[in-house]
Amino acid sequence: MIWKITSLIFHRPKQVLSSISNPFSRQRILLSTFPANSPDLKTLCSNRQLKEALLEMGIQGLEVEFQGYDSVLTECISQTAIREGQRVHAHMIKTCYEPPVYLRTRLIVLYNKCRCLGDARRVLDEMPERNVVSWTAMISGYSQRGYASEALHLFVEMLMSGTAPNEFTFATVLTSCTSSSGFQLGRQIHSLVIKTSFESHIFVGSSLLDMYAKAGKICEARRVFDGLPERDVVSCTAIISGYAQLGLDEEALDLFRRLQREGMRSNYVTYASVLTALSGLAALDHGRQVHSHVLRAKLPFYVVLQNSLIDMYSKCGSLTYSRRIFDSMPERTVISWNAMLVGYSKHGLGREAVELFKLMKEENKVKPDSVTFLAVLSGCSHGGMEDRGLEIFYEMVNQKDGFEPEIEHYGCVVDLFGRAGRVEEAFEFIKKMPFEPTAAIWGSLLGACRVHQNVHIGEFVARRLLEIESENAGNYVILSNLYASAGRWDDVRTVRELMKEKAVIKEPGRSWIELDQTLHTFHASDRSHPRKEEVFAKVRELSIKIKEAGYVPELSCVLYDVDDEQKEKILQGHSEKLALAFGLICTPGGTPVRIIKNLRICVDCHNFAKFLSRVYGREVSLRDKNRFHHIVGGTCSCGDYW
DNA sequence: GTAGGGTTAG
Repeated sequence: MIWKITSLIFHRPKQVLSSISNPFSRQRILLSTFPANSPDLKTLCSNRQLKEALLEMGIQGLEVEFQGYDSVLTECISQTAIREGQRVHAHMIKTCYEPPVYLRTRLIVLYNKCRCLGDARRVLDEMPERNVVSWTAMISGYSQRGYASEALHLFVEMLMSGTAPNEFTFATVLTSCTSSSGFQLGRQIHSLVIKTSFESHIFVGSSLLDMYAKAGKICEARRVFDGLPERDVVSCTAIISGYAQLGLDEEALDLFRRLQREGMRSNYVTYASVLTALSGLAALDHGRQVHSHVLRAKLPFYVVLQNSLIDMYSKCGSLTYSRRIFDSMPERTVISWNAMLVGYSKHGLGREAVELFKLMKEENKVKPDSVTFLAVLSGCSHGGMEDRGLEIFYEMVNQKDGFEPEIEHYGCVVDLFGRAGRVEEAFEFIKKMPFEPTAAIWGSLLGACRVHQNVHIGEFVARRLLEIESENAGNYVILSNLYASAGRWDDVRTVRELMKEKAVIKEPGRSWIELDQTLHTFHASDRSHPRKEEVFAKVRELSIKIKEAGYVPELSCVLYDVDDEQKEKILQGHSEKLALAFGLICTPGGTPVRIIKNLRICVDCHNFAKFLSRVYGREVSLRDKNRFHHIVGGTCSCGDYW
């Protein structure tokens, strides 16, 4: 039978093919007679008569049909038209004997784009043969949707099948190596990259350096970056954001400026990354400069960029600007809301946070997530709205918003009780939690015990805390403060001894102030600043002056075994006092002073700033690790609880 | 036909 058709088509192609009106039936007959790429088919297509016959009918053989599928699928991909794509897929199965690899790959791309990863994978699994493009398309699908381990497994499978990865494969698979488990494989992939000489390929290199940066290996990342023979926006942005994401804000800013001088072009991603660094530094002048740059560049609206502007202004202390940007946005993501809520929370504006949260729920366009609740709850805590905070938490527990509280949310509740002086309730709450309390939760309760002078619970909590987190110097400081406030000096001494034995000071304290776009950084007892003598003299002067108004140095903040005079000297060398004094020296009277500290502010420095604001009539805005302290006329917006 | 960087919290 087959040879008869073959023979007929071969000898009388016009008659045979024109007698079949349906083009798909024509193709089916052709294909069932001659499987694609078979030598017979090639012979057939070299038949002049047949070619003419096909051309007359507007069909140039199989490729015409395939090209039809190809263009329809391309259209489906660009429009994310899944329904139409599925229809074409079904049609193709019915009519094509053996769709070529590139058509099946199009299907994989289409299904991935439409988030139908299972369908895409099925297409790949059913392929009689695969090439590097089809493998890479599927790996990319997994990577882009966050299925890192699936992406990595498939990559390994690809290697085992004997298919060699290309630059596309490396660039995509390395983005899945950012988890700690993936990083091990990432290093191995790096050696493959070197073997195939792709390390200096700009896409592969960017992906590689990003992997190292996200693993905290910034030096490795920088090495890859420096080895790139050419740079573009993406590779530059990757290294800048690498620094910024690790909190190396100054390095990020310096590199950004250097690359800019060297002619780097920036886009909205670059700006968003730089703004992250500027938020960390609270460098308002720089931030404003970037903002005006963005405005002048007349970029289209990018949610991500606006979100980082909201964050930058709020972390630089200008909440009004944050809100202005927030209000002007034509569309918002959950991050826009969160950034604004976090801003209110860090500034202690509980009422504003709760109002905004209400608005978010009324608008009902964006679903609150874990961060939203953290921001609202800690906003209530910092803003003195304990009851409202508890209400929101219990609404969460009752699943009113479709979101179950996680351990961090329980931590916020401990904070809420603690702040309200309900230390016993906080303690009971921890005991009944469905989670094992973390060091952060015990730490929060210990802080409450110090402020509300509950030595009884405080001792218990501290003992637990020193068991699970014996190396954290902060815990010893709080416990010692607690004992000191109860006048238990022997215990203060014991804690000090214990601390000497076990505690590690992880991060040295430092404070900084921005004056005319320059950041001035001070470390404790800093002797390196060019104007150190002047600064130290100013601290002594301020100290004498505010003592007249009632300031008493909080010597229990010093855990060194030295005499009181020495202790006072150590206190005077705290970095936030140096930065504050420098601010007073450099700015005219009445100007508000903005200080940033990398750790929590200490009790003595907090007191110092309060007295100073009253005696000198200076507004002090101090951002510490946890929140803003707006200190005016002797009182602080934190209500002395932080 | 397949590819790299980004925003909140911790």
